[in-house]
Amino acid sequence: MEANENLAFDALSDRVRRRILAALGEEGELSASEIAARIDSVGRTSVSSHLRVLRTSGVVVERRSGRNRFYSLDLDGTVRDAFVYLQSILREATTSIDTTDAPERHDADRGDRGVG
Amino acid sequence: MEANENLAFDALSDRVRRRILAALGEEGELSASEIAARIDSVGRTSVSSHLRVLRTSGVVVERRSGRNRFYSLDLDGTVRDAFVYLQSILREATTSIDTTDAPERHDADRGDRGVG
DNA sequence: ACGACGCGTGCACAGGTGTCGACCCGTGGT
DNA sequence: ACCACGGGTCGACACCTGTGCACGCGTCGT
Repeated sequence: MEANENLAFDALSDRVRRRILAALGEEGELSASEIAARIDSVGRTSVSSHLRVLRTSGVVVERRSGRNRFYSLDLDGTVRDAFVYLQSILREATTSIDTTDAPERHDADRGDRGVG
Repeated sequence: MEANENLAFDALSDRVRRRILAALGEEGELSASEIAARIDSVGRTSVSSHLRVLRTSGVVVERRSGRNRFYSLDLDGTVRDAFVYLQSILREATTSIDTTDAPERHDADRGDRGVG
């Protein structure tokens, strides 16, 4: 255990970075300033820092063209790792509860959840 | 967007919480002290705090039995939400690069990655 | 070559959060 | 009833991290 998926979870645990990811998912590729323009809640500096995190954690890739830097999702990056990781623990847990006395359930006392 | 999957990402962005999740995945169900015993890097208080996060974020569920509290993965919780979320952005990005001038690529300059 | 522009970075600061020790509540045993 | 034990919670503290500002470096236009 302890592979690359943790990098993705750490990267995706931030609100701004998730918005960047969403924008990249829609457009496919965006320059740093274009991304910063979309995220109006924070400044350009902060976005740049987030892009660094996303890059070093293997979530996005950078393509330089002139004085622009275009970012896009890394399909073979840690996002995929995180995906298969979740898939595994979901499957693992399914087999576990099958061999355990855990009672079946569908809802719990999670406090303030909901789509918001 | 901005649904429940972010709760899972936030929960899974922590090292200790991932270890708890792994233990739960293996055993299916564990009491709080059993979990604390497995995570020897931190104390019981800290584990309890993490369990609270995992509970309130809809990752695990609690079952009380006597003076014990048994925890197990919530299969219908936010972990599943995060799973489908990653699935969607992965698919979304795939269609995007198909309709964009993004050049194909398979590796990048991610700094210090590797299985660790 | 010089200025405008894109954009990453170092620094300082503030808010978030993990950790621990002490405490409290509830349950089970005797 | 009393005590031992499981385990969550509060307060305090240290650290991590997100944010903005000023700045530096490289690139394009003239």
